[in-house]
Amino acid sequence: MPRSFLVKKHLTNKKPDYGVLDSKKHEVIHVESSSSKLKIVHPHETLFPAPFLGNSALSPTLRMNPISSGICVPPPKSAHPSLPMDGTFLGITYPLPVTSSPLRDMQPALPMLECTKPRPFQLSQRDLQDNVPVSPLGLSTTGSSQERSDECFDCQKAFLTLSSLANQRQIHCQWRCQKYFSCKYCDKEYVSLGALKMHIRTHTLPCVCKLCGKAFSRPWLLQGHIRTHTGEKPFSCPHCSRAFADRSNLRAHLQTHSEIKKYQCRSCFKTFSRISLLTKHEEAGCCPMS
DNA sequence: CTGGGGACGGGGCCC
DNA sequence: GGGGCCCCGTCCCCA
Repeated sequence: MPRSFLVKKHLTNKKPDYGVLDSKKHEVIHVESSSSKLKIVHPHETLFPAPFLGNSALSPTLRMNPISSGICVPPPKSAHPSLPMDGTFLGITYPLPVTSSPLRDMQPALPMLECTKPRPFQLSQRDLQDNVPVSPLGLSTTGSSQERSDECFDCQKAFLTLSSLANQRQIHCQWRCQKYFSCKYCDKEYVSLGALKMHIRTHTLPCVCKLCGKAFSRPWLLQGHIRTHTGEKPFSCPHCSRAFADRSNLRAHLQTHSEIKKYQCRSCFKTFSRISLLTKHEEAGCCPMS
């Protein structure tokens, strides 16, 4: 029975019950589906979408308004590339397959959800090749009967005219991308001052361990570090006698009690508790990429 | 080489 | 707005 420990609780008790772990599969789908609404965009990958009906079809205000631009989210430092949002991650088989959603399917035409930096207008390769008209505000004007041409991607509200739809999109853009805050220590930018302040702490490291002098960005990180000095291990495994100082480590340990691990090889179906183990397994040649 | 533990980082959410 | 907490993840080390 697959167990899902990496489940985000929604409006429930904040203290996870690690003893009740067998009925969470549906929540995994929920998390991944939810996360699919956000996409990390590498600055070099972003192209301001081609204006629909040609650039001249837009008002100068609409074309030049910096509000129509967004926030640049730098790529993660992870050694692993960012996970694709369709739930497929190379050879990984998730506990339950993630089905596509209309929102996810629309992502290629959701430039404003991706919140990119301001860029001059230019036609994307896709536009040039396929002649797919896409507005700078995320309006798809494709004429397929299956694809709505008058629906706002954000609120799914239908509009009779493209101009009214453009206005609606701009409202979302103003709300979402009105301003952003840049880190003075690096090139990261954030949509809120609070997020920026939180990030700056990773540079200033204001929490210093009195025992060894090691500095941390947040108090609870320091608390966790202090446990390495005191030996305190408040997170106990309900299945064995082991205890851990770090909740994440307990979570990883709980995987060892599961017969079916979180990550599965799509070739031999062997499961692994960690993605790194699956990666090593694949690199060893079990699942040659074809 | 594999599997697991220890330590830690960072973004997001909630109070 | 700030702090605490959660989730997710990485890196390193060791048996």
